[in-house]
Amino acid sequence: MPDRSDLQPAWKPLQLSTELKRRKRPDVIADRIRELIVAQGLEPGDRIPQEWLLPETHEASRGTLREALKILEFQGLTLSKTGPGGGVFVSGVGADQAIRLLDNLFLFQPPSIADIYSIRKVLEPQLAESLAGKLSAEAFAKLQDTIRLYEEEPKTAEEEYRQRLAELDFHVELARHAQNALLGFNCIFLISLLRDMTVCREIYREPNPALRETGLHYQIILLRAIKSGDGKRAAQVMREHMEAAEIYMLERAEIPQRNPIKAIHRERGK
Amino acid sequence: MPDRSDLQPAWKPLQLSTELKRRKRPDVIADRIRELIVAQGLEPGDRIPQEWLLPETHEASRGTLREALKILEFQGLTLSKTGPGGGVFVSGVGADQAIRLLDNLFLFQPPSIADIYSIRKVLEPQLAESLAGKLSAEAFAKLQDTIRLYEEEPKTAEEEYRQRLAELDFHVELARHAQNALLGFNCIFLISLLRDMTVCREIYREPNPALRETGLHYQIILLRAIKSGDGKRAAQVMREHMEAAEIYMLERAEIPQRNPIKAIHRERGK
DNA sequence: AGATATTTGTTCGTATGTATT
DNA sequence: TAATACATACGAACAAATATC
Repeated sequence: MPDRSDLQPAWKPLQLSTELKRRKRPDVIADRIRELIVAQGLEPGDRIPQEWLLPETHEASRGTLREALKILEFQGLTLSKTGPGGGVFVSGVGADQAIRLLDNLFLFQPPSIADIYSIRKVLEPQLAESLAGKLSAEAFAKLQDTIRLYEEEPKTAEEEYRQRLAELDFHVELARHAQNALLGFNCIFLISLLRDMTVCREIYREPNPALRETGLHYQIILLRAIKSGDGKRAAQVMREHMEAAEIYMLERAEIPQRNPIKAIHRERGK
Repeated sequence: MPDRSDLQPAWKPLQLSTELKRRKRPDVIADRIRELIVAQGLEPGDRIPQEWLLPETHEASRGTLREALKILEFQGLTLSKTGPGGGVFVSGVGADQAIRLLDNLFLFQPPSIADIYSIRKVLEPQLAESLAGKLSAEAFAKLQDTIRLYEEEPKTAEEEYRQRLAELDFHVELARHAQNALLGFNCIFLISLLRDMTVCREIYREPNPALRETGLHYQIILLRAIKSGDGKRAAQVMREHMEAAEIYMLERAEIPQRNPIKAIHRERGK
């Protein structure tokens, strides 16, 4: 063991304003850096100046500073790149990333299917309406591709399940193109809740050709309405689609429901 | 139909996720512990068995284990108490806490006032309707108390501002009592966005006796409708309230808007 | 009331790993 | 391959909180 008797006192408790005295140092540093980012108008992709990240700037050790950076990265505000020319960069926060932060929110008091659909019923039509006449050709192509995944009758329960997920993906894809990012985020969040509920997982495994058929039907005329720029009609179609889906889900959910959310081991990397 | 193919993606679909193949040890440990919590059916308030938290259980050092715990705590899933009989406890995640996790989401592409109100206009009435006849006496008392904060005409700009915040608190208080926790969360989230937008902060500072008056008016008849159990009327009143507020905010927001979100230095502690 | 034991929290320095140029 | 710059993990020491005697 090295002799540490000549070492200076581990860290001098630097003066913090009384109000902030109780706050942990990494948190304080993280906030300082975030403040700098906003104040200096840095935007996603910009590199954070090294001076801001120097240990001596904050009178803390490398480890403590690293903690601070970890907080920012966890919040999705920064990302670090290694190697020469690397460093810490400001990063936009993706919807998917943000939703993962909410994984635990409803872990112990999960919303019911009715809860989710009561909101979807009003938001999805609004989304559809707002998209009318605004989708690019590429967006349409992507949506068509998604639909194609469940055009054919499923053979196995697994396939049934995958098709249902693809149906949800259709709605996610729509939401991605929302001008109103807040609306898009909300829709995606609701869908991700549905996806993770085991009740739904079970329901999705059951075959139901009729629903698939009508779902497909709705989505095709929905796309047509959006393409033609008929917002009111798009909203109406989506509303009917949601109502039909809700009725179906509620009927099936009569089956006993167990521990409802499985947001646990979602794959982190790509 | 205009060609919108060059339209900016409303937000980054998923910003170049740097492929994190190798999962970090604290993350792995955090996931293991979370899995244990769910698998063993632990609920908020339960203490996490020490064995799960021992360094040797996970073959890691104390520091690494601490990192794992920090992740869980940051996500709001656990909280720790020091001292004998202390330890790490499972904790429910509060709405406020969850919203803080989303602080950075719209930092660089903030939603507009119109974006927020287009959603509030449909969700708040639904909330009001769902509360009809369901509020306890205590809840009413608390709401009345909040209203009292802006009954009197404000004298200064500061007071004006505080009153506006209290008006928002009124809606938060309503949302807190939602049966549909998801709906409540959504409403609170929207309000917190409003609260943090500097555009709004500026607008809120401007005196507007007429709006205050009508807002007060709406909220009083809203409470009456809720108390009497008249859901339809409550929804209608809320809808009108939202529409009036939106018109006012949009008018005022014509003023140039700058760096819009100030979610930076929010107080962390109680 | 006060000392003590228990349990978690904070920070440090260092050694080693990993990705990029 | 070498150099660069960040990442990960460890172990040690000390601080803070709190129940119990």
